[in-house]
Amino acid sequence: MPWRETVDPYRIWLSEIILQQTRVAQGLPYYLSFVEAYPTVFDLANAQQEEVLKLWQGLGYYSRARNLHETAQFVANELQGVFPSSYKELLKLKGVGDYTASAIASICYGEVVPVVDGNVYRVLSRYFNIDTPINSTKGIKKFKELASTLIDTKNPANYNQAIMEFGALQCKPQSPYCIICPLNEGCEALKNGTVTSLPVKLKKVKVKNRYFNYLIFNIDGNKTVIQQRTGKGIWQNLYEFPVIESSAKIDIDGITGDQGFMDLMNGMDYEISLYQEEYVIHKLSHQHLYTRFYIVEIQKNPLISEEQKVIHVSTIAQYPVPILLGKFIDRFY
DNA sequence: AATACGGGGAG
DNA sequence: CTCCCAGTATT
Repeated sequence: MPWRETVDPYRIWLSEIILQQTRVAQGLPYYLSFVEAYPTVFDLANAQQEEVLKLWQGLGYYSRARNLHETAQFVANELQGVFPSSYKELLKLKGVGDYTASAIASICYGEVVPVVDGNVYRVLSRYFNIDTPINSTKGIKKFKELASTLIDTKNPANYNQAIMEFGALQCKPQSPYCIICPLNEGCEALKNGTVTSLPVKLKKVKVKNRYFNYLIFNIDGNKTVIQQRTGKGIWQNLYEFPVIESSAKIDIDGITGDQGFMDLMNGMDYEISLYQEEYVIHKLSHQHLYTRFYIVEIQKNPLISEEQKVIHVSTIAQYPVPILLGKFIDRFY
């Protein structure tokens, strides 16, 4: 991995943010494009947030990108481009939690602080046969303390990366091949037959259904309308087409009768058609989005609100959008 | 202590 | 389908 070839705090920080809740295979190309686009923390700090979000597009958990940018500006402008040099100080950076602060401090500065990520939880819960839920307050404290007693004080960087890689490759979630495991003699879970039931995690989230009806305006054949998502919720600061969210499935009548739609049309002539009968079901970890697209043909600009804008379709690719819309745009334009 | 926050890959 | 990923911030 390229981030194993450096101890530059900027690059280690960048890689760790990208890899939060993200598989190495998925994050690697993003890391490479970020390093190329922003070789230093100053380059990242000087970028527009929209450009950063565009590079982040498709990686998910977009607050990471917003915090990444904000922290880059903080380090560049307030700290003269020099990252904090201890676990305690790193922890104060936005987007840097216990895991990331430990990773940077150990890898870059040799500080003796253990990382406890999903891999470490799995390895430790199995080796010591601990069934305390890893996402409970007690579990988080217990595993961090246990990890502190195990870390190699002579080479914390190597130890931390080694135990994570051991968890990813050998002590993996499903079907770990315990028969060839170098640690099988001391593994308490193997001894007790609890390997497959560990680690224990508290209840999973319940999924909510939402219905998104996107309006794809076709103005003069070469323009459309987009808007930036603001406020709370998913996809903050990303762009999207005007959308009518409904509490259940609706069709053309539901769209044309919608107040927001009528405000937008402002009495002008239009032709509306359903792009595709079948709903595109976009699954997030905590929401299932049932989406449909309506094509709205008009000859002049609709009455757009403050946060909406009319753009030429040729420029649509420069806007950061959720992957759901990125796929639609690729098909449609 | 719970919940929100993405998208994808593996089985 | 389910699980979970080199987690963090907010409520």
